[in-house]
Amino acid sequence: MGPVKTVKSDELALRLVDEAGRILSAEGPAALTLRRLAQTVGISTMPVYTLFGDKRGLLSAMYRDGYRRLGDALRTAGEGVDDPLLALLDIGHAYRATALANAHLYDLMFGRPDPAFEPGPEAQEVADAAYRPLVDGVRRCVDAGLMTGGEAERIAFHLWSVSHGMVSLELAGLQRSHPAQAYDEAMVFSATPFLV
Amino acid sequence: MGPVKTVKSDELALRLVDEAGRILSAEGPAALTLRRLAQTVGISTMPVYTLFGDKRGLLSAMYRDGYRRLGDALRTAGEGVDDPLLALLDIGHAYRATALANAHLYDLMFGRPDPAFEPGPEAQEVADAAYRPLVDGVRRCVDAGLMTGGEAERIAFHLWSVSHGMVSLELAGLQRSHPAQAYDEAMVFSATPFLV
DNA sequence: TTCGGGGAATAACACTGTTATAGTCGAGTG
DNA sequence: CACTCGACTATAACAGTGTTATTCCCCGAA
Repeated sequence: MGPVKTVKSDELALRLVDEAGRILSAEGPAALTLRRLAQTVGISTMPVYTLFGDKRGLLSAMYRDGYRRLGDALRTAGEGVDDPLLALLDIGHAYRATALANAHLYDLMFGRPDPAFEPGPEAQEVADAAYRPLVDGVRRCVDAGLMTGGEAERIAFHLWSVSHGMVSLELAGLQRSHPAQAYDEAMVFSATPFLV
Repeated sequence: MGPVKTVKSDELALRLVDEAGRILSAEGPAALTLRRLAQTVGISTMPVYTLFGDKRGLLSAMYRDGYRRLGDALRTAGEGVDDPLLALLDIGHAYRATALANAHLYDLMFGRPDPAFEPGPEAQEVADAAYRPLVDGVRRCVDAGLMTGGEAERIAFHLWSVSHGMVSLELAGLQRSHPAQAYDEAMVFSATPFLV
């Protein structure tokens, strides 16, 4: 295969992943049909198979793209803030914001929609890369002498777990009132054991 | 409609929900087909529609049943332990155990598999009833003077969120090592800000 | 016994993912 | 420049899904 064609193909693949994410976030997983997707993009259903091999392949690409976007959001949120603790708070807010912005993609990333959709070690890599900014933010706090009580990775994973739990419960509709305020409180509570 | 028929129908409904949960946990959501379910139970697909009206109705019944089972597990775990803090730990362990025991049902309860599958206020009620034992356990600790720093409901929701986050990340395959130990640590960390 | 009605079985419909078949367009060669 | 070859595409067919219309049967009441 020539290089020009692959460029074209990559372009089409990007457009497909993008439009699929739009459909998924707008109308839910039931509306994400290969025929529907192909029609809105203006092609047939076959290119999806030549590009991704399968619908699972498309979902896997969306999965990776979602983690990539999440990582970008966390990274840009962490940059530009001098106070390491405030940067950590901004990262937490960015996490919730991006999760709420496209809830169905979040479901795809953290749920297992299909038994054949195994995350695999590659998925673990993209997830690690996505929450790397959080680890860096925690490490900044540790290096600045603001946090202690464990390795940065462990603390970061705990913070991630709390944020994810709050957002997940909120998305599931199991949050009685003032979700934003409850999220802020949870962030403070989860960081408390590690503050000096 | 006569009472006898409703009893029979209720029996069949229970069997359907039970077998559907078994199929879901064993082979995933893709295997949960109405024809498959009807065949294994030994009936046609029609009774499913007369009993639940829809596949969404069946999923909704499974949803409620899952929360009911979760609530039972938490309640039985909380009873029989004198030390309120140890009871809280047992509740947390029971939460993780039941979640891991039937992961796909957990997905159904905390994810939104279908856009038309709105949890609604009724779902919020069953969820509240399910984690009521946790609230009671926290209240016991507060009343015993072992915890403080907020209302029992707020503290319980925070603990729930942490447990749910840890279990959810573990189920998503995003846990590097020793998930049980990490879960225990997270429980301690999440309770630390409230211990006297 | 007869009749009526509610639920169940069968089969049809529209739709899905997937695949086999056929067609079409462009690039490389004589 | 004509031609052939090959990859990629669209069309259509296949198996299977949720759902529904039709038919049928069986059980209870008059």
